Amino acid sequence: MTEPASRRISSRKQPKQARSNELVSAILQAAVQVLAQEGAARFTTARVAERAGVSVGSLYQYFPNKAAILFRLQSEEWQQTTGLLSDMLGDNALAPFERLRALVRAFIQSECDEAAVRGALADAAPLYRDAPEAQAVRGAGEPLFERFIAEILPDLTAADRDRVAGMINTTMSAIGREFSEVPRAEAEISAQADALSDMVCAYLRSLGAQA
Amino acid sequence: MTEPASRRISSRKQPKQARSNELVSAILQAAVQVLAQEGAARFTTARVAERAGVSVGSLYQYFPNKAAILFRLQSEEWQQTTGLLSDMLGDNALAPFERLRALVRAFIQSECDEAAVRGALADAAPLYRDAPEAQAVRGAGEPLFERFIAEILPDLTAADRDRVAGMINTTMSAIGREFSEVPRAEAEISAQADALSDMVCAYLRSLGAQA
DNA sequence: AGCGAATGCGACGAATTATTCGTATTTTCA
DNA sequence: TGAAAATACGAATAATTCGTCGCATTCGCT
Repeated sequence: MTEPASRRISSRKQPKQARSNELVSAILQAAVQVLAQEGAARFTTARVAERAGVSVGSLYQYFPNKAAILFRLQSEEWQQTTGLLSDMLGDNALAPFERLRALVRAFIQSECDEAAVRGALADAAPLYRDAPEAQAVRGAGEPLFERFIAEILPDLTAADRDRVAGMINTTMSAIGREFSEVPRAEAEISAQADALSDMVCAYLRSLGAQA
Repeated sequence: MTEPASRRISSRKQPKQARSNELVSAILQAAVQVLAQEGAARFTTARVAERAGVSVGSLYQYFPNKAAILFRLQSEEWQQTTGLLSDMLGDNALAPFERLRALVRAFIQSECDEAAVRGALADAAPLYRDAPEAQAVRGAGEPLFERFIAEILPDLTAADRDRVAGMINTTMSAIGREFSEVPRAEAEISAQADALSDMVCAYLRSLGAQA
């Protein structure tokens, strides 16, 4: 695994014609397949290009380097996850703690469903993690949890709220990664998801009782 | 990052003379340095050998492949951590929940102190994770938590105890990895460690109240 | 001292890799 | 229609990598 020549990750040129847009999607789609089926170690630009039915040269026209492809995938995965969190926390049809339970379940389930891709993406993380663009992405699910906490524990100080939201966010993402890397049986996934929401709920309740 | 030629990880030959024992320690010591200073991507057998003041050939006399070195380091790190857990959970001088708090603090602190090595080791995980020997290591801190839970929550069924211990073990190790990969300020480390132990304690207390 | 085994050496082979660049093809649009 | 711009191509390049092999040196022991 040679080091990428450039540290940049933003796209090299904007696709202007329809065919180039298709090319870019073909590459991304192929990248997901390669990642899921071959794993991070065998994720090479050549293989992605081949799978996409495209030449390496074309690939490099829209992605400055290998890391850029991975980063793009990671961004999309993450955007999707954030959307999920946001939807579930905002669903006022359910009581707050029920929302949280549902969220934990859905989150864990989604991590497990796409374990192959997410796990491989995590394995490849060293390649894109240090890019400046990647810094912005990290820990941005936190505001969502902060709002939720503000709703159910209005008496908490802002500092405490930050701390608690940070803890929950860290816990969720760390455990999510764990689940996407180490495969588990369906029953265990379910049991652990329940346990996780028990734990988080107990934490929040204890803060409420304390106040 | 090419695939290792052989999947085996156990040591190739046992050192019989004193000098070869020194050689092996020199290699391991050098491996830690390379990992910490250069990172997982630049961890190569040649670099380790050079740093150890030893030739590649000698290295390959005692380690069947690169993964074996990493696995060995991982085993030692892990053994050390397990020892830490065991010591703190068994320290009867403190009340149970105080022990747990101390444990969490110490654990997080130790992960952060050696963040460079542990983070790089985690980055290199794909290289040794799939080896059969590595399977045995995983999730072996769980019995410790189980015993602890049996002590403080004797009324819990065995199945529940397993589930809870599994959750705590998963949480701790997942968050530990998170902390060794993403650097944090000392103040934040401390705050998060407190938050983590609050959460775990709240979880256990809620189980006690329920029974 | 002297012998066999253990150990240490480092150049070398074979394989992969990311990325470039000159050329060919297709699309756009005047 | 025809030329210019956009897009696609893929062989060639340059850099790394792991792991082996044959040979030199040292150790343990009689």
